[in-house]
Amino acid sequence: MQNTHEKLELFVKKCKEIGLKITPQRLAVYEVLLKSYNHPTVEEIYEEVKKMYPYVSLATVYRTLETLEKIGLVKRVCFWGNSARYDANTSEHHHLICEKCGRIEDIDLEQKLAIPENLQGFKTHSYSVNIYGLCSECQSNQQA
Amino acid sequence: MQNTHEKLELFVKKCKEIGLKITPQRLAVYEVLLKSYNHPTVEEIYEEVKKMYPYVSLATVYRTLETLEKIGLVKRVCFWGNSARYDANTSEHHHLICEKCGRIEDIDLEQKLAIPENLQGFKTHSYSVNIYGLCSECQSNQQA
DNA sequence: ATAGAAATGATAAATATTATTGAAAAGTTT
DNA sequence: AAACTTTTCAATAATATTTATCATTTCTAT
Repeated sequence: MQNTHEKLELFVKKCKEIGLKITPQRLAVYEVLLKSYNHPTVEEIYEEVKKMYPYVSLATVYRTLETLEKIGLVKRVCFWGNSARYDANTSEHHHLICEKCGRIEDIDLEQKLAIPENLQGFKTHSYSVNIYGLCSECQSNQQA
Repeated sequence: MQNTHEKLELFVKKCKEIGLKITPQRLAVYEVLLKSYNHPTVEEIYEEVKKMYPYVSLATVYRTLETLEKIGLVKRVCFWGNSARYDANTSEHHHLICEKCGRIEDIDLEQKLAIPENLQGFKTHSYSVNIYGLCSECQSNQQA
């Protein structure tokens, strides 16, 4: 697992390779995502970025996230609710989802699935596991 | 695997149990979903229902799907794009997703994951696997 | 058949996302 | 450093998706 600093360097490197400019807004969006471990929505990322750049536009956040996804630095995830969420953890990992409150946590699974290269005509190349359940907070609330 | 008729009977039974009215619209929405194997969006379901009930309202379709999900007859799935999709297959199964065109197919996996009852404080109770790849059509198109 | 509860349809409102456009910033060449 | 080109930005408008409201209709149990 790389630290934030290394990830930011990788970001700079990738941008230069592809010919994208390294703007403060792009850095800010990526940094917010690196520091968050709860798969924020675009709106949440926007609110966070605004603390540093009050004049940033929501549309810029959308565009930046799209760009970051295109160059493979973030992933768009979509589990429930009506808004897209983003994740800066692009390494192989899975998700733990609370069915009550929607909290999403990353999880590493020891077990691996052996997925055939071909399935129903599909050429496969990756998989992800979503585990559903109740987070500790929601468990306590339910008892009350 | 139950057939459509059995599933509809189950629907009627469940509604009566819970005290939900069995309206033609509800039956139609559920039937459309039972007959479709492509995880349609709300809009697509709406268009299909309209063929039988031209005056049905989109809001009714939304509401009905919410109700059907609440009583456990359909599942809302969300993989890509900005709109929710629904699935009437509530038995344990997984999904095969084409990263190019977005096609989603159900798949049964022989392999099972042994998910611990407790993970990072979560009380787990189910999981689903998404396998990403390229469907046969998109493979052919790519070669051309 | 009727009363009461619940569901529907039409529409408005809210939320989420994308496209457009002109201006500003950064990069290049000289 | 100035002129020119290219890229990005913010603001707005436009579109798409979902939910709420409310008068009217339909369903169900009696």
